[in-house]
Amino acid sequence: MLMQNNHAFENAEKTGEAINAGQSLSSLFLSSAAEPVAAGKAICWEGDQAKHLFQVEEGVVRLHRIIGEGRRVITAFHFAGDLIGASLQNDFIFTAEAVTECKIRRMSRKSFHDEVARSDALGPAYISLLCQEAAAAHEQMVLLSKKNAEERLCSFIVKLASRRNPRQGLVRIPMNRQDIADHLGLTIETVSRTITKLASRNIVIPEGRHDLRIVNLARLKQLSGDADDFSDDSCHRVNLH
Amino acid sequence: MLMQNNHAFENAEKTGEAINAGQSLSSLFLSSAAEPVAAGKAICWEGDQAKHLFQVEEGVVRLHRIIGEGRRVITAFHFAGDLIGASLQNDFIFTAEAVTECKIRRMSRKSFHDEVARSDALGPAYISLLCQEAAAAHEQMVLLSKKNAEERLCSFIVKLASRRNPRQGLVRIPMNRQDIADHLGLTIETVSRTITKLASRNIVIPEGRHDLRIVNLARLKQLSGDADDFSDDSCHRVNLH
DNA sequence: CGAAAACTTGACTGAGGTCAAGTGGTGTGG
DNA sequence: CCACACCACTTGACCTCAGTCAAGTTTTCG
Repeated sequence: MLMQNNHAFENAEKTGEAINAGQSLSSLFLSSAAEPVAAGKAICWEGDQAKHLFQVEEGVVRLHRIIGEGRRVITAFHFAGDLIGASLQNDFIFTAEAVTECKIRRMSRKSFHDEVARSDALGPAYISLLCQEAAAAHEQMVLLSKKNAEERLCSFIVKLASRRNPRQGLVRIPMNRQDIADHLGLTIETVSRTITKLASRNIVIPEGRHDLRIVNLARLKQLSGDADDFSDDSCHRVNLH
Repeated sequence: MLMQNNHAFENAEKTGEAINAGQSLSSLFLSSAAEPVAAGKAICWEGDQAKHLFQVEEGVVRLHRIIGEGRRVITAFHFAGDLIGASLQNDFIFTAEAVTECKIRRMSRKSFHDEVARSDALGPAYISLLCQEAAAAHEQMVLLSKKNAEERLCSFIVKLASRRNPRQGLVRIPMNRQDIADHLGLTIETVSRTITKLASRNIVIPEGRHDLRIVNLARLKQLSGDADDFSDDSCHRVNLH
């Protein structure tokens, strides 16, 4: 399927154009060294001047904001190939931290914009990337606004599963429960309970803390509440008409 | 303050650059006629091919998505001067409807992109607009993820108030309670009750359905939960119950 | 003026949050 | 290799904020 993704958590379906967009922008970062970042370490801080863009060469990164009293919102996760900071103007509006051990490349905002301005291909690629991010943000707003705990978890798992995963049916969950909770607007306990419930219905099987075996992907998609799909309950969309 | 805004619900603080960005893009639409749209009527539909961009010449527009069983999410409101559809690639991912009687200009996506490509100034303006939309989406995710009903309402009112409003202290609320509820991830009853509660504490005074007198803007900002504000409760948080 | 729509208010409910144990896997030092 | 401790996670009991349902009230409009 996809060898490289521009932005974490996009819809699985991408136009060939969009994929190329990410690849061509990523190539700008190849001239800089891949810096190792230990799990849990920050890559940039909310409020700092956004002098650089980053590219995730390897590993998983979380973007978050803290609003008083330790309320943390993880607005996105970024995976290998993704760019961080493309949609910024002046300052970082999020803190980026390594979820796992990472390799990160960086590039100054100025030279990034210079390169984009210089090339005919890069401008549209950049705009395409920003549009994809907007679509992802849109999707997340719907999730946070109207979905219940089960729908949120199922949406999340389906998205993870739609990334290229090594073994069929086994999805890697690189982040811990607290990260998932803060991304889905839930608590750690609710995440835990909901996974347990899905497991008891034999929809997924947890294999250790960081892997999930997907038993019934169709059901998972159905439960993710992205309606307009099979509105009549049972899943015989197959033999209609 | 601002004569024109590019995107609904941005932070009030904008760089001069950003304002110019919106203005220069807006000028592209001047060659097309301003079409009147009656309140409640749709301007474009989710799922349709996004062949046009729109500019709000006059009035207020809501963007929404419906996810099964009549769950509606209003992802944004757009006001005079704002562009609609800038962040789209192929299809509309929202339905746009007039909240009030509107005047709308349109422009084909193709000629919009041609014009942007042709001009040196328009490319950065376009990118700037997309970044502002990203920041707004970010903000909304935080609201939906971590704020309670009162904080949501206060955030909403503060944003409305930060737009240029004719009379000092009197904020126009063009949309109805259901629209507010669907934008803030609440129900109509909770919106109503929360406004009543703010009124009883003499923070705002409702003047009819569509106007609010702001009695205590500082308190309103404080209650909007965007922390990092005055964490030491200087503002007599103490002797209220 | 009457009817319908928009909004408010009240009583009750429930999904998910909070608080508090309990469990299990992992890493470290002996 | 085990013992211990620690941390991430799970589970249970209880609570609360906002949702639901049902009147009631006000505004709008034909």
